[in-house]
Amino acid sequence: MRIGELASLAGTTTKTLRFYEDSGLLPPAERTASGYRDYGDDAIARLDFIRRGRAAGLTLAEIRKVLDIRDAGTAPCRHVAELLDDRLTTLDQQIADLHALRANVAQLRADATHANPAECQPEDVCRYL
Amino acid sequence: MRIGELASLAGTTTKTLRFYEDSGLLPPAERTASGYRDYGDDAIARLDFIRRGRAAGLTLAEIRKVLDIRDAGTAPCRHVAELLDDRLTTLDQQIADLHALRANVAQLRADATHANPAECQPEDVCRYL
DNA sequence: ATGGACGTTCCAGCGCACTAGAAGGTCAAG
DNA sequence: CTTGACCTTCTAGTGCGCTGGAACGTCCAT
Repeated sequence: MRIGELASLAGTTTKTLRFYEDSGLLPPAERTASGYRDYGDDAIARLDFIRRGRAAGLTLAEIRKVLDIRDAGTAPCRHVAELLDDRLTTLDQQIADLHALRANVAQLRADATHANPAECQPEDVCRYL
Repeated sequence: MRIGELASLAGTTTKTLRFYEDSGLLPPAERTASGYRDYGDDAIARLDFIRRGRAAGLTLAEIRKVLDIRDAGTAPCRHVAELLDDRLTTLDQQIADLHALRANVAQLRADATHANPAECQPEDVCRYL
């Protein structure tokens, strides 16, 4: 399949696919005789993997690390486990940070609710943010 | 007070203060005879406001909107409440996404522990993200 | 009068994840 | 044979929130 078809199947753009290839997230695609990129069905799964990673807030660099290990083809379980342990630690920290942030924002929001809008003066803005 | 003093009081840098002025977050400062910026105490409160907004995940553009409304002499209570509501929604989604990701990674980690090394395929990584 | 800490402007760049546009090649349908 | 959709490479720009550096001015103590 050519780049445009893959892009629409994966819900992205041809620009992004070439960018991913340049960034090492996608392996250099096979080429047709005329130089067009020619993808197999596995590309869709790989892009889904990238999309889910992005949706969960991973950077392209992080996603690439995981893919590189998989692509190495010789990745022993132990190395994968180490990577995943690191990932879990980071994830737990991120989750804790987000929870703390949510609590702060919720408190701010509650303060804004309790202020009487009729009495709200421009200067008051500092009270609840 | 001069820019360096304000910066250290507000816990930021002179670079950032000039950047904020250029960005319209701080009004152009008064100047001394020699051209130095000269700030009043109100600048500290304004920078605290910006800092709290940033800590809540608001962009400088969003914070600027609030400040513009306040500077125009209108109370931005309602606008701030809306901003915070949007922020809470985004935050909840991010937290849910991260929790789901964590569960997936933890499952993969458990599988990596229990898997027979001979059966540990690199491709397995993509099942869990 | 000199040194050093502070201030000024302006221009440039970073890291991230794309995104835009120019200039050209390929291919199937009409 | 031409049109138009699609593809190629390349360079460069976007938006965010700063950050760095050059080149120069000001102020105060010694």
